[in-house]
Amino acid sequence: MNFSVSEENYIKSIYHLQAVHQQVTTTLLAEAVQTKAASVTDMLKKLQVKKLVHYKPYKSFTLTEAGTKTALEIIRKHRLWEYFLVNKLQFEWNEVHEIAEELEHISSRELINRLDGFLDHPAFDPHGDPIPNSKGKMAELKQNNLIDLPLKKMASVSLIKDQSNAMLDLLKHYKISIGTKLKINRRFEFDGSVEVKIDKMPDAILSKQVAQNIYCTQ
Amino acid sequence: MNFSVSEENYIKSIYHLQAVHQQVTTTLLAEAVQTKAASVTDMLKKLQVKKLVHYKPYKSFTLTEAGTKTALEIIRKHRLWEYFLVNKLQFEWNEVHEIAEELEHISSRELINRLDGFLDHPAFDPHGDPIPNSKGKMAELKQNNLIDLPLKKMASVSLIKDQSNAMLDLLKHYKISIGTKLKINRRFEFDGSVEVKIDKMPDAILSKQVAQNIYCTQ
DNA sequence: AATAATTTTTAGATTTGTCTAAATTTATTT
DNA sequence: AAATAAATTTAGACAAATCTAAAAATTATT
Ligand SMILES: [Mn+2]
Ligand SMILES: [Mn+2]
Ligand SMILES: [Mn+2]
Ligand SMILES: [Mn+2]
Repeated sequence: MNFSVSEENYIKSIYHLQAVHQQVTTTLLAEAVQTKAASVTDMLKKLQVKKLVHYKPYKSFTLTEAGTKTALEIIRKHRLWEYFLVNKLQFEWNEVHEIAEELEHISSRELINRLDGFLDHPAFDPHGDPIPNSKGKMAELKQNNLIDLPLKKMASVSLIKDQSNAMLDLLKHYKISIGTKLKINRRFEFDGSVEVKIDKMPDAILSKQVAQNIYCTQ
Repeated sequence: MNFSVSEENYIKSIYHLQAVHQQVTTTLLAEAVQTKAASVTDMLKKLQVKKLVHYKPYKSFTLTEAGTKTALEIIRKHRLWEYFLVNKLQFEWNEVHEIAEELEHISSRELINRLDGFLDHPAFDPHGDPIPNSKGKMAELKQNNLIDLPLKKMASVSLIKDQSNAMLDLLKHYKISIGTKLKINRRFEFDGSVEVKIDKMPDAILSKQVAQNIYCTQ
Protein backbone atom coordinates (compact mmCIF):
# COMPACT_ATOMS: atom_id res chain seq x y z
CA MET A 1 0.00 0.00 0.00
CA ASN A 2 1.25 3.45 -0.95
CA PHE A 3 -0.31 6.55 0.55
CA SER A 4 -0.16 10.23 -0.33
CA VAL A 5 1.93 12.67 1.66
CA SER A 6 -1.28 14.14 3.10
CA GLU A 7 -2.67 10.79 4.12
CA GLU A 8 0.62 9.89 5.79
CA ASN A 9 0.76 13.16 7.70
CA TYR A 10 -2.78 12.63 9.00
CA ILE A 11 -2.05 9.03 10.01
CA LYS A 12 1.11 9.99 11.83
CA SER A 13 -0.61 12.85 13.65
CA ILE A 14 -3.47 10.63 14.78
CA TYR A 15 -0.92 8.20 16.16
CA HIS A 16 0.91 10.89 18.13
CA LEU A 17 -2.32 12.41 19.43
CA GLN A 18 -3.63 9.01 20.52
CA ALA A 19 -0.52 8.55 22.66
CA VAL A 20 -1.41 11.65 24.68
CA HIS A 21 -5.20 12.11 24.56
CA GLN A 22 -7.75 9.47 25.49
CA GLN A 23 -10.01 10.90 22.76
CA VAL A 24 -8.64 12.44 19.57
CA THR A 25 -11.00 15.11 18.24
CA THR A 26 -11.47 16.61 14.80
CA THR A 27 -10.30 20.03 16.01
CA LEU A 28 -7.21 18.63 17.70
CA LEU A 29 -6.22 16.80 14.54
CA ALA A 30 -6.97 19.86 12.40
CA GLU A 31 -4.53 21.87 14.47
CA ALA A 32 -1.90 19.14 14.28
CA VAL A 33 -1.94 18.93 10.48
CA GLN A 34 -2.39 22.69 10.11
CA THR A 35 -5.75 22.64 8.41
CA LYS A 36 -9.46 23.16 9.09
CA ALA A 37 -11.87 20.80 10.82
CA ALA A 38 -13.89 20.41 7.63
CA SER A 39 -10.83 19.11 5.79
CA VAL A 40 -10.22 16.61 8.57
CA THR A 41 -13.73 15.22 8.18
CA ASP A 42 -13.11 14.82 4.44
CA MET A 43 -9.87 12.97 5.06
CA LEU A 44 -11.34 10.75 7.79
CA LYS A 45 -13.86 9.44 5.30
CA LYS A 46 -11.08 8.70 2.86
CA LEU A 47 -8.98 6.94 5.49
CA GLN A 48 -12.00 4.93 6.57
CA VAL A 49 -12.48 3.63 3.02
CA LYS A 50 -8.80 2.62 3.03
CA LYS A 51 -9.35 0.85 6.38
CA LEU A 52 -6.77 2.97 8.19
CA VAL A 53 -9.21 4.42 10.75
CA HIS A 54 -12.38 3.36 12.48
CA TYR A 55 -14.67 6.35 12.13
CA LYS A 56 -18.05 7.00 13.76
CA PRO A 57 -19.32 10.43 12.62
CA TYR A 58 -19.85 12.88 15.51
CA LYS A 59 -18.59 10.18 17.90
CA SER A 60 -14.97 9.17 17.53
CA PHE A 61 -12.17 7.87 15.36
CA THR A 62 -9.12 5.69 16.06
CA LEU A 63 -6.41 4.07 13.98
CA THR A 64 -7.08 0.51 12.83
CA GLU A 65 -4.33 -2.06 13.20
CA ALA A 66 -3.25 -1.33 9.62
CA GLY A 67 -3.32 2.38 10.42
CA THR A 68 -1.09 1.91 13.45
CA LYS A 69 1.35 -0.20 11.43
CA THR A 70 1.49 2.53 8.78
CA ALA A 71 2.03 5.23 11.41
CA LEU A 72 4.93 3.30 12.91
CA GLU A 73 6.56 2.93 9.51
CA ILE A 74 6.40 6.68 8.93
CA ILE A 75 7.72 7.41 12.41
CA ARG A 76 10.54 4.91 11.84
CA LYS A 77 11.51 6.73 8.67
CA HIS A 78 11.27 10.13 10.31
CA ARG A 79 13.50 9.20 13.23
CA LEU A 80 16.06 7.26 11.21
CA TRP A 81 16.47 10.23 8.87
CA GLU A 82 16.82 12.56 11.86
CA TYR A 83 19.52 10.30 13.23
CA PHE A 84 21.27 10.34 9.85
CA LEU A 85 21.11 14.12 9.60
CA VAL A 86 22.59 14.65 13.06
CA ASN A 87 25.13 11.83 13.20
CA LYS A 88 26.33 11.74 9.60
CA LEU A 89 25.67 15.20 8.21
CA GLN A 90 26.45 17.06 11.47
CA PHE A 91 23.17 18.95 11.64
CA GLU A 92 22.18 20.38 15.00
CA TRP A 93 19.34 18.47 16.59
CA ASN A 94 16.99 21.44 16.29
CA GLU A 95 17.47 21.73 12.52
CA VAL A 96 16.43 18.26 11.46
CA HIS A 97 12.72 18.00 12.14
CA GLU A 98 11.58 19.99 9.12
CA ILE A 99 13.80 18.08 6.71
CA ALA A 100 12.76 14.71 8.17
CA GLU A 101 9.17 15.83 7.70
CA GLU A 102 9.84 15.56 3.95
CA LEU A 103 12.18 12.57 3.96
CA GLU A 104 9.71 10.42 5.92
CA HIS A 105 7.56 10.24 2.77
CA ILE A 106 10.18 8.62 0.52
CA SER A 107 8.53 5.31 -0.25
CA SER A 108 11.29 2.72 -0.66
CA ARG A 109 11.31 0.13 2.16
CA GLU A 110 14.63 -1.22 0.95
CA LEU A 111 16.10 2.27 1.31
CA ILE A 112 15.03 2.64 4.89
CA ASN A 113 16.23 -0.81 5.88
CA ARG A 114 19.64 -0.16 4.36
CA LEU A 115 19.78 3.24 6.04
CA ASP A 116 18.99 1.50 9.31
CA GLY A 117 21.93 -0.87 8.75
CA PHE A 118 24.24 1.96 7.68
CA LEU A 119 23.45 3.76 10.95
CA ASP A 120 23.93 0.54 12.98
CA HIS A 121 20.30 0.12 13.95
CA PRO A 122 19.98 3.06 16.33
CA ALA A 123 17.34 2.67 19.06
CA PHE A 124 16.78 6.38 19.74
CA ASP A 125 16.65 9.50 17.58
CA PRO A 126 18.51 12.74 18.40
CA HIS A 127 15.63 13.96 20.58
CA GLY A 128 15.61 10.73 22.58
CA ASP A 129 12.51 9.30 20.93
CA PRO A 130 12.61 5.55 20.30
CA ILE A 131 12.97 4.37 16.69
CA PRO A 132 10.56 1.56 15.74
CA ASN A 133 12.34 -1.41 14.16
CA SER A 134 11.19 -2.90 10.86
CA LYS A 135 8.48 -4.80 12.72
CA GLY A 136 7.25 -1.68 14.49
CA LYS A 137 8.69 -2.54 17.92
CA MET A 138 10.32 0.23 19.96
CA ALA A 139 12.75 0.11 22.89
CA GLU A 140 11.27 1.13 26.22
CA LEU A 141 13.22 3.20 28.67
CA LYS A 142 12.49 3.69 32.36
CA GLN A 143 12.64 7.44 32.54
CA ASN A 144 11.49 10.10 34.96
CA ASN A 145 10.64 13.71 34.59
CA LEU A 146 13.57 15.88 35.69
CA ILE A 147 11.22 17.63 38.09
CA ASP A 148 10.70 14.38 40.05
CA LEU A 149 14.37 13.47 40.39
CA PRO A 150 15.61 12.89 43.96
CA LEU A 151 17.99 15.63 45.17
CA LYS A 152 21.72 15.29 44.42
CA LYS A 153 21.10 12.11 42.45
CA MET A 154 23.05 12.02 39.17
CA ALA A 155 20.93 11.27 36.11
CA SER A 156 21.28 11.22 32.34
CA VAL A 157 19.05 13.19 29.96
CA SER A 158 17.19 10.72 27.73
CA LEU A 159 14.35 12.62 26.09
CA ILE A 160 13.19 16.14 25.30
CA LYS A 161 9.41 16.28 25.03
CA ASP A 162 8.84 19.73 23.56
CA GLN A 163 10.89 19.82 20.36
CA SER A 164 10.09 23.35 19.27
CA ASN A 165 12.96 25.49 18.07
CA ALA A 166 12.45 27.78 21.06
CA MET A 167 12.97 24.90 23.47
CA LEU A 168 15.91 23.44 21.57
CA ASP A 169 17.64 26.82 21.38
CA LEU A 170 17.33 27.19 25.11
CA LEU A 171 18.74 23.74 25.76
CA LYS A 172 21.65 24.45 23.46
CA HIS A 173 22.40 27.52 25.58
CA TYR A 174 22.51 25.38 28.74
CA LYS A 175 24.52 22.76 26.82
CA ILE A 176 21.91 20.13 27.58
CA SER A 177 21.38 17.36 25.06
CA ILE A 178 20.59 13.66 25.05
CA GLY A 179 23.14 11.90 27.27
CA THR A 180 24.06 14.98 29.31
CA LYS A 181 24.67 14.10 32.97
CA LEU A 182 23.07 16.33 35.59
CA LYS A 183 21.64 16.44 39.11
CA ILE A 184 19.24 18.63 41.07
CA ASN A 185 20.85 20.72 43.82
CA ARG A 186 17.65 22.24 45.17
CA ARG A 187 14.04 22.95 44.42
CA PHE A 188 12.29 26.33 44.74
CA GLU A 189 8.77 25.85 45.96
CA PHE A 190 7.55 29.29 44.96
CA ASP A 191 7.59 28.76 41.20
CA GLY A 192 8.62 25.12 40.93
CA SER A 193 11.99 25.99 39.41
CA VAL A 194 15.04 23.82 40.10
CA GLU A 195 18.74 24.53 40.49
CA VAL A 196 20.70 21.94 38.55
CA LYS A 197 24.36 21.06 38.20
CA ILE A 198 24.94 20.27 34.56
CA ASP A 199 28.07 18.34 33.60
CA LYS A 200 30.97 20.79 33.11
CA MET A 201 28.76 23.84 33.53
CA PRO A 202 28.18 26.25 36.43
CA ASP A 203 24.97 25.76 38.43
CA ALA A 204 21.89 26.91 36.56
CA ILE A 205 18.24 27.43 37.36
CA LEU A 206 15.67 25.87 35.10
CA SER A 207 12.07 27.02 35.13
CA LYS A 208 9.41 24.45 35.91
CA GLN A 209 8.23 24.72 32.30
CA VAL A 210 11.64 23.73 30.99
CA ALA A 211 12.29 21.02 33.59
CA GLN A 212 8.98 19.36 32.81
CA ASN A 213 10.08 18.82 29.25
CA ILE A 214 13.25 16.97 30.19
CA TYR A 215 13.22 13.26 31.00
CA CYS A 216 16.10 11.31 32.52
CA THR A 217 17.32 7.81 33.25
CA GLN A 218 19.14 7.03 36.50
CA MET B 1 11.45 29.63 -5.27
CA ASN B 2 9.92 26.29 -4.45
CA PHE B 3 8.32 24.21 -7.18
CA SER B 4 5.98 21.24 -7.13
CA VAL B 5 7.19 17.73 -7.86
CA SER B 6 5.40 17.87 -11.23
CA GLU B 7 6.94 21.18 -12.19
CA GLU B 8 10.38 19.91 -11.25
CA ASN B 9 9.97 16.74 -13.29
CA TYR B 10 8.93 18.75 -16.35
CA ILE B 11 11.85 21.17 -15.96
CA LYS B 12 14.36 18.38 -15.58
CA SER B 13 12.98 16.52 -18.60
CA ILE B 14 13.11 19.63 -20.78
CA TYR B 15 16.75 20.07 -19.79
CA HIS B 16 17.66 16.49 -20.69
CA LEU B 17 15.76 16.64 -23.98
CA GLN B 18 17.40 19.94 -24.93
CA ALA B 19 20.81 18.29 -24.56
CA VAL B 20 19.93 15.75 -27.25
CA HIS B 21 17.38 17.36 -29.59
CA GLN B 22 17.78 20.67 -31.35
CA GLN B 23 14.01 21.18 -30.95
CA VAL B 24 12.09 19.82 -27.99
CA THR B 25 8.50 19.06 -28.96
CA THR B 26 5.33 18.74 -26.94
CA THR B 27 5.00 15.05 -27.82
CA LEU B 28 8.59 14.28 -26.90
CA LEU B 29 8.17 15.94 -23.52
CA ALA B 30 4.84 14.21 -23.00
CA GLU B 31 6.53 10.85 -23.44
CA ALA B 32 9.38 11.82 -21.11
CA VAL B 33 7.11 12.77 -18.23
CA GLN B 34 4.67 9.94 -18.96
CA THR B 35 1.66 12.07 -19.74
CA LYS B 36 -0.36 13.40 -22.66
CA ALA B 37 0.47 16.28 -25.01
CA ALA B 38 -2.50 18.29 -23.76
CA SER B 39 -1.15 18.15 -20.21
CA VAL B 40 2.22 19.35 -21.42
CA THR B 41 0.60 22.40 -23.01
CA ASP B 42 -1.14 23.16 -19.72
CA MET B 43 2.13 22.89 -17.81
CA LEU B 44 4.08 24.96 -20.34
CA LYS B 45 1.70 27.86 -19.73
CA LYS B 46 2.24 27.51 -16.01
CA LEU B 47 6.01 27.38 -16.36
CA GLN B 48 5.91 30.40 -18.63
CA VAL B 49 4.10 32.43 -15.99
CA LYS B 50 6.79 31.37 -13.52
CA LYS B 51 9.45 32.47 -16.04
CA LEU B 52 11.03 29.04 -16.26
CA VAL B 53 10.41 28.58 -20.00
CA HIS B 54 10.13 30.74 -23.07
CA TYR B 55 7.01 29.49 -24.84
CA LYS B 56 5.70 30.34 -28.29
CA PRO B 57 2.47 28.38 -28.92
CA TYR B 58 2.69 26.04 -31.92
CA LYS B 59 6.30 27.16 -32.42
CA SER B 60 8.74 26.21 -29.68
CA PHE B 61 9.73 26.29 -26.04
CA THR B 62 13.09 26.39 -24.25
CA LEU B 63 14.26 26.78 -20.68
CA THR B 64 14.97 30.31 -19.50
CA GLU B 65 18.15 30.96 -17.56
CA ALA B 66 16.21 30.51 -14.33
CA GLY B 67 14.76 27.29 -15.72
CA THR B 68 18.20 25.95 -16.55
CA LYS B 69 19.47 26.84 -13.09
CA THR B 70 16.52 25.02 -11.54
CA ALA B 71 17.08 21.97 -13.75
CA LEU B 72 20.72 21.78 -12.72
CA GLU B 73 19.78 21.93 -9.05
CA ILE B 74 17.42 19.00 -9.46
CA ILE B 75 19.99 17.03 -11.44
CA ARG B 76 22.59 17.78 -8.79
CA LYS B 77 20.30 16.37 -6.12
CA HIS B 78 19.41 13.33 -8.21
CA ARG B 79 23.01 12.40 -8.89
CA LEU B 80 24.30 13.08 -5.38
CA TRP B 81 21.59 10.86 -3.93
CA GLU B 82 22.44 8.15 -6.47
CA TYR B 83 26.07 8.36 -5.40
CA PHE B 84 25.02 8.11 -1.76
CA LEU B 85 22.81 5.09 -2.42
CA VAL B 86 25.56 3.18 -4.25
CA ASN B 87 28.61 4.21 -2.25
CA LYS B 88 27.18 4.39 1.26
CA LEU B 89 24.14 2.11 1.23
CA GLN B 90 25.65 -0.49 -1.14
CA PHE B 91 22.83 -0.40 -3.65
CA GLU B 92 23.55 -1.78 -7.12
CA TRP B 93 23.80 0.97 -9.70
CA ASN B 94 20.69 -0.24 -11.50
CA GLU B 95 18.51 0.02 -8.38
CA VAL B 96 19.03 3.67 -7.54
CA HIS B 97 17.36 5.66 -10.27
CA GLU B 98 13.80 5.18 -9.07
CA ILE B 99 14.64 6.11 -5.48
CA ALA B 100 16.64 9.17 -6.56
CA GLU B 101 13.62 10.18 -8.63
CA GLU B 102 11.86 10.79 -5.30
CA LEU B 103 14.81 12.08 -3.28
CA GLU B 104 15.62 14.77 -5.87
CA HIS B 105 12.49 16.64 -4.74
CA ILE B 106 13.51 17.09 -1.10
CA SER B 107 13.75 20.85 -0.87
CA SER B 108 16.50 21.68 1.65
CA ARG B 109 19.56 23.25 0.01
CA GLU B 110 21.50 22.93 3.25
CA LEU B 111 20.81 19.19 3.19
CA ILE B 112 22.18 18.72 -0.28
CA ASN B 113 25.28 20.78 0.39
CA ARG B 114 26.04 18.78 3.50
CA LEU B 115 25.41 15.55 1.66
CA ASP B 116 27.85 16.75 -1.00
CA GLY B 117 30.48 17.32 1.70
CA PHE B 118 29.76 13.99 3.39
CA LEU B 119 30.36 12.25 0.04
CA ASP B 120 33.57 14.28 -0.55
CA HIS B 121 32.21 16.31 -3.46
CA PRO B 122 31.96 13.56 -6.05
CA ALA B 123 32.26 14.71 -9.68
CA PHE B 124 30.43 11.78 -11.29
CA ASP B 125 27.43 9.68 -10.35
CA PRO B 126 27.37 5.85 -10.46
CA HIS B 127 26.35 5.89 -14.14
CA GLY B 128 29.24 8.20 -15.04
CA ASP B 129 27.11 11.31 -15.40
CA PRO B 130 28.70 14.51 -14.10
CA ILE B 131 27.31 16.01 -10.90
CA PRO B 132 26.74 19.79 -11.07
CA ASN B 133 28.35 21.66 -8.18
CA SER B 134 26.41 24.13 -6.07
CA LYS B 135 26.90 26.74 -8.79
CA GLY B 136 25.63 24.44 -11.52
CA LYS B 137 29.07 23.75 -13.06
CA MET B 138 29.87 20.20 -14.19
CA ALA B 139 33.18 18.49 -14.90
CA GLU B 140 33.82 17.77 -18.55
CA LEU B 141 35.45 14.55 -19.65
CA LYS B 142 37.03 13.83 -23.02
CA GLN B 143 35.30 10.59 -23.80
CA ASN B 144 34.77 8.49 -26.89
CA ASN B 145 32.19 5.98 -27.85
CA LEU B 146 33.50 2.45 -27.30
CA ILE B 147 32.69 1.73 -30.94
CA ASP B 148 35.24 4.33 -32.09
CA LEU B 149 38.11 3.14 -29.90
CA PRO B 150 41.37 2.29 -31.72
CA LEU B 151 42.17 -1.46 -31.73
CA LYS B 152 44.10 -2.94 -28.79
CA LYS B 153 44.15 0.41 -27.04
CA MET B 154 43.30 0.15 -23.34
CA ALA B 155 40.52 2.45 -22.15
CA SER B 156 38.42 3.03 -19.08
CA VAL B 157 34.62 2.98 -19.03
CA SER B 158 33.40 6.43 -17.99
CA LEU B 159 29.69 6.61 -18.88
CA ILE B 160 26.72 4.43 -19.70
CA LYS B 161 24.22 6.29 -21.82
CA ASP B 162 21.20 3.97 -21.74
CA GLN B 163 20.42 3.48 -18.07
CA SER B 164 17.46 1.16 -18.42
CA ASN B 165 17.34 -1.88 -16.18
CA ALA B 166 17.71 -4.12 -19.24
CA MET B 167 20.99 -2.45 -20.17
CA LEU B 168 22.31 -2.36 -16.64
CA ASP B 169 21.50 -6.03 -16.09
CA LEU B 170 23.44 -6.91 -19.20
CA LEU B 171 26.44 -4.85 -18.13
CA LYS B 172 26.40 -6.50 -14.73
CA HIS B 173 26.60 -9.86 -16.50
CA TYR B 174 29.72 -8.74 -18.41
CA LYS B 175 31.07 -7.21 -15.19
CA ILE B 176 31.31 -3.82 -16.85
CA SER B 177 30.85 -0.73 -14.70
CA ILE B 178 32.26 2.77 -14.45
CA GLY B 179 36.04 2.49 -14.20
CA THR B 180 36.30 -0.94 -15.82
CA LYS B 181 39.39 -1.23 -18.03
CA LEU B 182 38.89 -2.78 -21.47
CA LYS B 183 40.18 -2.82 -25.04
CA ILE B 184 38.84 -3.80 -28.46
CA ASN B 185 40.45 -6.91 -29.96
CA ARG B 186 38.60 -6.82 -33.28
CA ARG B 187 35.61 -5.40 -35.07
CA PHE B 188 33.04 -7.39 -37.06
CA GLU B 189 31.96 -5.40 -40.04
CA PHE B 190 28.87 -7.48 -40.77
CA ASP B 191 26.83 -6.32 -37.76
CA GLY B 192 29.15 -3.78 -36.19
CA SER B 193 29.74 -5.92 -33.13
CA VAL B 194 33.11 -5.81 -31.35
CA GLU B 195 35.18 -8.38 -29.50
CA VAL B 196 36.46 -6.82 -26.30
CA LYS B 197 38.88 -7.91 -23.59
CA ILE B 198 37.38 -6.84 -20.30
CA ASP B 199 39.62 -6.65 -17.26
CA LYS B 200 39.83 -10.09 -15.59
CA MET B 201 37.20 -11.59 -17.89
CA PRO B 202 37.43 -13.87 -20.93
CA ASP B 203 37.00 -12.21 -24.33
CA ALA B 204 33.42 -11.22 -25.03
CA ILE B 205 31.47 -9.95 -28.02
CA LEU B 206 29.32 -6.86 -27.56
CA SER B 207 26.60 -5.99 -30.05
CA LYS B 208 26.81 -2.63 -31.77
CA GLN B 209 23.73 -1.56 -29.81
CA VAL B 210 25.45 -2.24 -26.50
CA ALA B 211 28.82 -0.80 -27.53
CA GLN B 212 27.20 2.45 -28.65
CA ASN B 213 25.93 3.02 -25.14
CA ILE B 214 29.35 2.75 -23.55
CA TYR B 215 31.73 5.71 -23.44
CA CYS B 216 35.38 5.58 -22.42
CA THR B 217 38.36 7.74 -21.52
CA GLN B 218 41.83 6.83 -22.71
C1' DA C 1 -36.02 20.63 29.99
C1' DA C 2 -35.13 24.39 27.18
C1' DT C 3 -31.61 27.34 25.45
C1' DA C 4 -27.05 28.57 24.29
C1' DA C 5 -22.42 27.39 22.99
C1' DT C 6 -19.36 24.33 20.85
C1' DT C 7 -18.06 20.79 17.79
C1' DT C 8 -18.63 18.37 13.72
C1' DT C 9 -20.37 17.54 9.27
C1' DT C 10 -22.27 18.94 4.75
C1' DA C 11 -22.61 21.87 0.68
C1' DG C 12 -20.51 24.24 -2.65
C1' DA C 13 -16.09 26.49 -4.47
C1' DT C 14 -11.24 26.55 -5.65
C1' DT C 15 -6.55 24.96 -7.08
C1' DT C 16 -3.47 21.63 -9.15
C1' DG C 17 -2.61 18.27 -12.33
C1' DT C 18 -4.55 15.22 -15.13
C1' DC C 19 -7.59 13.25 -19.03
C1' DT C 20 -10.49 12.77 -23.70
C1' DA C 21 -12.38 14.74 -27.60
C1' DA C 22 -12.71 18.48 -30.67
C1' DA C 23 -10.72 22.44 -32.96
C1' DT C 24 -6.84 24.67 -34.82
C1' DT C 25 -2.35 25.15 -36.75
C1' DT C 26 1.60 23.40 -39.18
C1' DA C 27 3.81 20.03 -42.21
C1' DT C 28 3.62 16.75 -45.93
C1' DT C 29 1.65 14.79 -50.13
C1' DT C 30 -0.55 14.71 -54.10
C1' DA D 1 -2.16 25.03 -54.44
C1' DA D 2 -5.34 21.80 -52.49
C1' DA D 3 -5.92 18.00 -49.80
C1' DT D 4 -4.39 15.09 -46.24
C1' DA D 5 -1.82 13.95 -42.21
C1' DA D 6 0.37 15.08 -37.97
C1' DA D 7 1.21 17.94 -34.11
C1' DT D 8 -0.52 21.17 -30.91
C1' DT D 9 -3.83 23.67 -28.41
C1' DT D 10 -8.46 24.48 -26.45
C1' DA D 11 -12.65 23.06 -24.15
C1' DG D 12 -14.73 20.67 -20.78
C1' DA D 13 -14.51 17.10 -17.22
C1' DC D 14 -12.51 14.75 -13.17
C1' DA D 15 -9.96 13.44 -8.75
C1' DA D 16 -7.41 15.03 -4.71
C1' DA D 17 -6.95 18.20 -1.20
C1' DT D 18 -8.19 22.20 0.44
C1' DC D 19 -11.31 26.28 1.91
C1' DT D 20 -15.65 29.12 3.73
C1' DA D 21 -20.21 29.31 5.19
C1' DA D 22 -24.25 26.99 6.62
C1' DA D 23 -26.57 23.08 8.74
C1' DA D 24 -26.77 19.47 12.09
C1' DA D 25 -25.45 17.16 16.24
C1' DT D 26 -23.52 17.18 20.71
C1' DT D 27 -22.40 19.26 25.12
C1' DA D 28 -22.84 22.75 28.59
C1' DT D 29 -25.57 26.20 31.00
C1' DT D 30 -29.32 28.22 32.80
MN1 LIG E 1 5.58 14.87 6.75
MN1 LIG F 1 12.70 13.38 16.65
MN1 LIG G 1 11.40 13.01 -9.94
MN1 LIG H 1 22.52 8.64 -12.83
